[in-house]
Amino acid sequence: MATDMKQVILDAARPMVQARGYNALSFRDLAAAVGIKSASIHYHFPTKGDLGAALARAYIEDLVAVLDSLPTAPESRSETFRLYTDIFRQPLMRDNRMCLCGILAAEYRDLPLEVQTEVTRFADLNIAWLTQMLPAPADDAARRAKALALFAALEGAQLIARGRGDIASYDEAVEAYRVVGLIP
Amino acid sequence: MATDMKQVILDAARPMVQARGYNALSFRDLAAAVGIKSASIHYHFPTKGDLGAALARAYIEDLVAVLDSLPTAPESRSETFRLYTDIFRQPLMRDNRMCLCGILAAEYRDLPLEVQTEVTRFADLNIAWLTQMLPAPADDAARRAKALALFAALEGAQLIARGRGDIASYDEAVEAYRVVGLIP
DNA sequence: ACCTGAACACCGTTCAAGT
DNA sequence: ACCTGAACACCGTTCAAGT
Repeated sequence: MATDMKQVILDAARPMVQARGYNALSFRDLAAAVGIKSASIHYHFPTKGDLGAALARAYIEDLVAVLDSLPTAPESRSETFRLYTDIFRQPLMRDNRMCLCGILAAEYRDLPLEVQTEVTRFADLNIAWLTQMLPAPADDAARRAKALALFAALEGAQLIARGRGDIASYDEAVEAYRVVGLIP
Repeated sequence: MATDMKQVILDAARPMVQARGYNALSFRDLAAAVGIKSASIHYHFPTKGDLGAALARAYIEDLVAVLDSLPTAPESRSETFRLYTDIFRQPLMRDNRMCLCGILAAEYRDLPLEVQTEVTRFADLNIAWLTQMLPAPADDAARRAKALALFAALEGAQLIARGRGDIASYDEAVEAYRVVGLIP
């Protein structure tokens, strides 16, 4: 069972980026955390951009797995959305971290192109899933707008709650979105 | 009319941080932009934290001025909120930048304490203003929750729209918030 | 009062050298 | 195949030295 160093590096780097961002991630700190030298990180990920893109790709894969596991029946819609809003609640509980792609979105203009691509893909995935899960009534454009609005609102609620170091703020915001009907 | 170098530095630094964040701000780049050496920046702002806090404080002062200039009569509420949502639209139009305190919120855990304080103050100010401007019906707690939810939603809409390099996404999200009644 | 060059310990990156 | 030390140009910061 040869432990894959590539995977070990990714596993160590993810929480670091979720806590402090891509810019603040240090190859030397990361190397120390996994017990090798910083130059060795470059053997597995030639540039910081390669590492960032790999992190985002793995994060997206995990998201897809979670979304695929959610119930799709219209009867369980409110339960499905409760589980969905929990996705953005979890990093806050894990030492006040953020969604990986949420914090990367803030650093967007500073990211290498290959990382930007993945960040956009993460948003697209969420919006596509939400568009398909939102109740039927409205026309397609309005449903997509609502999906975008809800995804943005949840990322924003996480961002603000984190700044306040207070998960209750996230819950309050989510409840308010439910009350007005932004969340079914 | 002795131009105040302190002010010149702040004016040059603000758009840089709004574009790329606090971590990405370089004293050497900033110094070059204002025509002095990086060591001289430290004469005006001893540490990067001092500069960051001063930036946030000036930004907050500007916000207060704008909020004070908005109409308060209940009859002009929808116009007032149109002007308010425009505040978060403007940086997107200025070369796809972000709200200073929005991007700082993402970097929150990496910020010096004195900068964190100002970021929180910015959010508190917005939430307090929104709480007072939102229609009366609900009880105080629900109104405050809705204020927090709306502020978070707008910061989130800005974050996501910026990642997509598409102001129309911001407008779409804001319109969706209006349709569901999150914005009066 | 304001600015500077030089030094410090950091950063990502490169590369020749080791096993 | 994987790791390393040393070097490179960057970073914020300090400080003695200039005007």
